[in-house]
Amino acid sequence: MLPDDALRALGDTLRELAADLYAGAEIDVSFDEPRRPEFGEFATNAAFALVRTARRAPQEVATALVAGLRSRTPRTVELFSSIEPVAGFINVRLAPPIWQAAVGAIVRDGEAFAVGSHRGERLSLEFGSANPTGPLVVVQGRALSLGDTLARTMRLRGYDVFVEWIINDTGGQLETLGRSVDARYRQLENPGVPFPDDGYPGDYLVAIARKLHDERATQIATMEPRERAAFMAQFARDVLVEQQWESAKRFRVRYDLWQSERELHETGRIAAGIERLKDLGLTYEADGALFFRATQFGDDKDRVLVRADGRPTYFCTDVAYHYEKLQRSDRVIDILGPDHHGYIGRLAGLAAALGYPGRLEVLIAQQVTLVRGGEQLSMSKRAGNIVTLDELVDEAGVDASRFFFAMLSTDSPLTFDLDLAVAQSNDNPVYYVQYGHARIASVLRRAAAADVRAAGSAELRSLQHPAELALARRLADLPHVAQSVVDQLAPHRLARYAREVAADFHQFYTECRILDEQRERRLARLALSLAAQRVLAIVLGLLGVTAPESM
RNA sequence: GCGCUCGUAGCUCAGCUGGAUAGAGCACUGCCCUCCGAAGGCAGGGGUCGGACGUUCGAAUCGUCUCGAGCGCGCCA
Repeated sequence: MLPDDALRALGDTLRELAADLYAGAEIDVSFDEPRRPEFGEFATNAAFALVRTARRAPQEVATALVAGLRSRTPRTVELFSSIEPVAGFINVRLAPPIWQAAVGAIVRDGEAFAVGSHRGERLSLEFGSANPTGPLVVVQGRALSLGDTLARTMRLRGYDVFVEWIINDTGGQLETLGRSVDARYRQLENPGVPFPDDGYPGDYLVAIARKLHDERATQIATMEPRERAAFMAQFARDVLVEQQWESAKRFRVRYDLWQSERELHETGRIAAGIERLKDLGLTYEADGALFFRATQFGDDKDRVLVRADGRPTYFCTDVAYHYEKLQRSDRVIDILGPDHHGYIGRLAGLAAALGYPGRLEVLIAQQVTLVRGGEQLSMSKRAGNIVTLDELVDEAGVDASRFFFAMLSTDSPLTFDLDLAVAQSNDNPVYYVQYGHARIASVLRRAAAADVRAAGSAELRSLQHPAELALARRLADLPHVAQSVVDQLAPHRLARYAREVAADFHQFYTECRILDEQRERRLARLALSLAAQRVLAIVLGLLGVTAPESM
């Protein structure tokens, strides 16, 4: 019997009791972890929900419920080492065999212990999407880290996840890109050629110009100016998208689809989205342009879909692409950059307009500030001194970068301390967790191979020490933590949980000997250590961080 | 002016969709290796949860107002 089963049994009985004692009262019984350990491992506030129908004080109700439990289902009560009514709450503690069974299950099932049943729910996740006009920058790294961790956790919990990236390869920015590259190209021969004021200033375009010169010079020489800029834009777009793709891959992020926006136009899918809004009567024409009645859905003004000159707006692409995603998903999630706050309401309104209210959620990956030597690094796209994701990874590594990005709630602006990220000290949370994993690996290496997975339920019975049970409780929590990450779109909980698992292991390790205990206890503690290692490996895996055997 | 996100310990932040005396890390102080990895553990001080009203048996959490911070408000993308 596992912890969840025991709690479910107790909850069911409490629900029945409530109905019997208080004339058909219907309540939801749920257990959560009290803040203070002396209030038990779990507590339910079920009695509070009954005070009105019962016309009794909460504590009186709680006492009656507990008394009822003892007489009605003594077998269920035996699964608990204590069930106490305190100040209206019912505080419970599971009997050690339940926790011991959880340890056994983790050792036996490994990752399957944390896996959720396949539920056929389709989730669409979009993050990182960038203009193909330059390399990925640090804030996109944060979106990649959060998004990929969410995707991995969702897959673990049994959802059908589709991860997509949209390449904004239409519109004025491509034209600007073309002029920028063209200027760099000309500058190769004549450094005096002026660079456009609105051009993309980074050095990376110089490299692309040089590549063009090496590979396509004769072809370019024959081109008309307009054709030439378009050609260069396309060439640069392809190179930059390829680079972005490589950066994401290096960052251990996996996508199912890189969707070209231009392709959406060319295959008529943008038009389909507009037709949908027209059919719904949510558009009108004014000043030669086609408007969407956004104000009907909470926006402060109606939005243009198609300009007077016939060109669709960026918002128009949003309409069409989200319409497509909404049709094929039960839940659509966008992770956007910090300059997209205004989109939360607009996209929610869009989803409602299209007939899918509440199905589209927007997460904002807040700003990232880099700090080195206590000094803030200035980053400005205009000045061209951006820090790219690749540069960050060069310096801090993928592990530290991904962990740091995932550490805080998406809502929270993040200060990334480069010195801390590379520090091999206990200040560094990544190393703290990885050290836990490596430390366990070291113990397991020293143990006799035959002992490592030898513990059965007989041996596991010796797990009684408070530090052992505390660790077991923490490990058993993994499925709930993973599920809450999905439900609340809160990947940072995994980083937090990883620290807690490591901390509980370190404490157990300090207080309990393992290898030089007699057989039964040795096997049990090895099993507990192995379970902790498995859980750490799973969580680090979800975070995209390696779990080293030694360090 | 409008909108979004936030305001919790000296610093950086959690607080699981209202619950019991508000937590963690860092920093600071003091302890713990004849012993499986001290990159570790233990103990201590430190907070009117920005402020005010309201809803509730019960509010850091919900609502209104207010102060403060960041970001956004193009027929740009």
